[in-house]
Amino acid sequence: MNLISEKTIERLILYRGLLLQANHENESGIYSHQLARMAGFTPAQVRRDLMQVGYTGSPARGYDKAKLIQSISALVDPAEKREIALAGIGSIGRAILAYFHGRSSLLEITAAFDTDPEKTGRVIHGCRCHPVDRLADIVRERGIRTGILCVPAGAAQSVTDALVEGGIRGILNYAPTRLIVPPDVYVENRDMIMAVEKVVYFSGLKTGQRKENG
Amino acid sequence: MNLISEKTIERLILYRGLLLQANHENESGIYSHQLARMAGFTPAQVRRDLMQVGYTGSPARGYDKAKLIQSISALVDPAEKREIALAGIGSIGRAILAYFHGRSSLLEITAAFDTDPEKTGRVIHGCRCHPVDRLADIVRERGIRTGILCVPAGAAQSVTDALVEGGIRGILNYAPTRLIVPPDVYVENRDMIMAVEKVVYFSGLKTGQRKENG
DNA sequence: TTAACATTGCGAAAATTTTCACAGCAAATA
DNA sequence: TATTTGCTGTGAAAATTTTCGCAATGTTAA
Repeated sequence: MNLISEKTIERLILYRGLLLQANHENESGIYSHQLARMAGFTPAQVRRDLMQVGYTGSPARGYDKAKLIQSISALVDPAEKREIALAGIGSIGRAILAYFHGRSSLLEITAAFDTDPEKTGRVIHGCRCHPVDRLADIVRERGIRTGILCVPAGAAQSVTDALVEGGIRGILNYAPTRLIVPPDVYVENRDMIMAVEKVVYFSGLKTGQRKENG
Repeated sequence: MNLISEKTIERLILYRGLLLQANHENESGIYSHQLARMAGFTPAQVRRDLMQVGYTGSPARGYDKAKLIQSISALVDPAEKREIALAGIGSIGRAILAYFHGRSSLLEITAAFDTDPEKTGRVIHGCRCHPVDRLADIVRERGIRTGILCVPAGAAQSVTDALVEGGIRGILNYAPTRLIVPPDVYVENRDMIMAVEKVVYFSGLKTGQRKENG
């Protein structure tokens, strides 16, 4: 199987989310044009993406929602339960802990880290908090592959280094800085300030339709 | 001038951020390859992007940092101060208010909205909070063009409708739902769950370099 | 049975984005 | 002054992504 592009993976994850939301509807099947309308893409785009997952629909009944969800999950989800580490228990960190708590059976944020002794030792939204200096060790011990970074800009690189030292493979970065990581560590940047600036820019234009998602 | 693509705008905003961070260094100039290394792109990409802003560097001294910041800002920033509305004063909403407070002179979140009477009437991180049923009116009165949506999924569409009714032109959407908006309203989706799922997927691959930013 | 219909899967075309490659240039050096 | 150096700006090529167009297909209706 050919490598699936980053953009396609993103859209597949979106389709799955939309399908899960729409799953309570009475119909068991869904057509590419329906999914396309929900997602904001073209039907051709949807069919092209779904080609990649290997599940094939029927011209008469479209795609079976449940099976499609299954097929996308088989492609996109890890084989086993995955623990996630979160660094920086400020307002964003807490927000993500709250969002995630109990939502997924496959993904769980099981270790949070902060410098503040007020926070370490406690359990916040079901997640135990540790001091940052134990980060690398805990990540390594538990084989954690994914980290979420919510520390202030000044601390971002040193905490990243600790994550990398612990053997992390991917980082979701909410800190307003670019991280320096080895080339085989994946980084997804989600700077909120930059996001606002971008939306402000497009708020000032006549034309404003989007093509991507995030 | 040709329309500049969404991706290029994103990168330009990133370059500006990097330049602002690196501005205290002694050198006044910067070369495309330096900026490229900071951003994680190729030098050719950087030069191609900078072409679009109309500021031209010198082969000998590269780009003058201060002038480049100015030029990007001229392209990307609004002509006048812009007010921003924020809906949903939960943990994400608060995090964004905290992040933004006092950071920018051009962009300011001046009105926040929530259903909870505990919050409305108060001032949080310098921003006054109002009940959501006043949203459309306040947005219209003040000519607010940009909104940040941090409400739970269930409320997202109705609050969006109120924003649109008030004349909003762009929405930064942190709610885990797709919004239905008129075609001339720009929406940038930032679903945190989907972001985590994406990073988890790429944490499981051998190869993991990124090409985009966010 | 047969015809009409709306959809999928996908090869191929089109559009977009990125990279290459090099002329032209200003500074540094000999 | 002449030469070398390493950069920018950009046309053109390459790569990637999206869209088109249509044969194949299962369903419904006559």
